Amino acid sequence: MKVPDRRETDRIDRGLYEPAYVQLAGILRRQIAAGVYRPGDQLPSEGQLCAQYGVSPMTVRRVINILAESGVVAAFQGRGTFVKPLDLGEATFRLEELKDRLANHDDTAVRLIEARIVTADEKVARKLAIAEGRRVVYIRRLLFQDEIPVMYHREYLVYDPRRPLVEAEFEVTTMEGLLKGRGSEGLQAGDLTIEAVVLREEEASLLRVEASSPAFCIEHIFYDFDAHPVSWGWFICRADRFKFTTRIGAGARR
Amino acid sequence: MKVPDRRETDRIDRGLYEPAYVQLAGILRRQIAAGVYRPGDQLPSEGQLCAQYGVSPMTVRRVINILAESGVVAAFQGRGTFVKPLDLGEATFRLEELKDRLANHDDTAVRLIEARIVTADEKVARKLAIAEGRRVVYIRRLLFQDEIPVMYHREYLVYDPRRPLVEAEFEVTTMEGLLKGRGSEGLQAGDLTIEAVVLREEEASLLRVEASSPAFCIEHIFYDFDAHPVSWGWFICRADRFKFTTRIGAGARR
DNA sequence: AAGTGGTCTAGACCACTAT
DNA sequence: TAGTGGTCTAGACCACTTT
Repeated sequence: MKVPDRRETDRIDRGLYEPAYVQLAGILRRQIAAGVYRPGDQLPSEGQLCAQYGVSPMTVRRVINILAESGVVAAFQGRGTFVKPLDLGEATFRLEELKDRLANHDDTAVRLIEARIVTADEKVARKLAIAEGRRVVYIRRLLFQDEIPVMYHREYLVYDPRRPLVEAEFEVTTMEGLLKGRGSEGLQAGDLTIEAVVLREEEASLLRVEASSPAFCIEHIFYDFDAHPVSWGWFICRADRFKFTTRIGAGARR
Repeated sequence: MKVPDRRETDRIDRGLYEPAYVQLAGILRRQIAAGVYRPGDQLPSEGQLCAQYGVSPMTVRRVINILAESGVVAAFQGRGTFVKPLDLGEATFRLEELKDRLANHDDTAVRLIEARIVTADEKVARKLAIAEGRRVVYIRRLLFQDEIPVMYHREYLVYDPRRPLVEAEFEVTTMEGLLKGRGSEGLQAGDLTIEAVVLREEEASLLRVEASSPAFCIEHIFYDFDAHPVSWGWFICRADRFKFTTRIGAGARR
C-alpha cells in the first residue's frame, strides 16, 4: 500500500553509458541496503517495477535474476520476490584473488626444482585412474614473489608420448602460465579442494618458514577431453601471504 | 566452414520440462567438454545458433551469458565468442558447503560458553568504529556435531539497548540460526575473510584436538542498515572436519 | 479468478571489430 | 561495410499460489 519515496537517483537515466538493467539493480540494491525493503519484505511485482521505472518486463526479469543469484532476494513463482536475510552460506571465495595478488606483483617467478619419471604407487594410480606401476611424471615447483618463496607445487602427470602435455608443463615459467592456459594442451575441467594444513619439515624449509606454520593446501585433478584425469597435485600456500576476502548482502559484488 | 556434426541429443526438445536455455547451455557445455570446440575456438555467432537450434536471439544471449559467467567462454563485442582455456582463477569456494555439512547432520548444537559485557580495547574499538572504552558484548560459543566440538565462535557486539540485536544473539541455539537469519535483527551486509591458522592452546583444548593443529579462521564484520559495523568475530573451524571443493571448466556447476 | 514469477518470441537499435 | 555481441522492447503464454 505504501509506496517508498523515490529519490532523484532512483530513476533510470537513458542517456548514461550504464545499461538500464545495471542501474535498476543498483537502485534496488541501495534500497535494500538502506532498509527501504527489509529482510522478509516483498519487492514490488515485476509489473509494478516495469511501470515504476519505465522498462520492459525482460529487463526487470534480468535484474531480479541478478539479485537472486547474488543471494539478496529470493523469487518464488506465484508468490512474489522477497528480500533474503543475511546468510553466511552465500559467501564465496574466489581463487582469482590469489592470482591477483601474485600477478599484480611484478616480481613473480616459477622455479622448477624437480622433474622426473616415477612409477605410480597405489594412491597415484587411483587418483589418475591408471594401472599401478605405470610411469608418471613427477614435478615440483616453487613460486617466488620478490625472491621470497610463497607457494610450493607438486604434481603427477600421466605420461603419454603422443601428447605434448608434459613438454608444455616444463615450459611453464610464469605465474600466469601455471594458473591459466594449461587448458590449451588438452585440459578441459578440474576438481579443486582447499583445506587448512600445517607445514611439514620439507615444505617449511622450502618455503623458508618455521615447521608447523599454517598454510592452505589446494589439491587439484585436471581432466582431458575424454574426462580422464591427467594431472594430480597440490599447491601449498603460505598462510601469511594468502587470505581470501568477500562481501555478502546488499552491498556485495555482482 | 566446417559444421560440427550434431548428435541426436544436440537438439532442443520443446516438450521437456527443462527450459530451452538450460538445454542449449548443456549442449554447448557438452560440446566444449568433448572437445568439439577447443580453447581458443570461436563459437558459432548468435545468429547462427538461433537458426541452428530454432530459438530466439534473447534465448541465445541468455545462454552465452551463463557460459560466460561460469568462465567457460568469453564474449567480445564485435569479435565473437570464444572458448576460454581452463583457468584456476575461476574456482570459487562456497561457504554454503560448510553449512550443508553441518546442517545435514541431525545432531548439531550450539553451546554458549561465555557472554559478558566488556570495554572495547583499541582493536575492538577500531573494528567496530566506536570509541575506545565503550561497552561491548563479548560472546563465545562452541558448535557441536555428534557431541564433538567442531567450531569455536568468538564475537564482539556493539551494545545498544534500543536494539534487540544482543537479545536475538542469545537465542541462537542452532547451526541454522548462527549462520542465517541474523539479518532479521538489523544486519544488512558483511565482510568475510578466510585464512589458514594453527590452533592456540585455548582453542585446541576447547575443540579437543592437539595444539598447533590446522584450522580455518573465518573472520566476520556485520553491518547494520546505516552501514555501521555492529559485530566483529571469528569462526575457528577444525581443519579435519572442513574442506571446500569445487569444479572448474566445461563440466562445472551453474 | 486474480496475481505472481518463469520462459520465450521476433524483432529493433546500438557499439564495436575486422576487412 | 559487413558481421559480431550488447541492450531493450512489448508483448505472449505458461505454471504456480493465493483468495
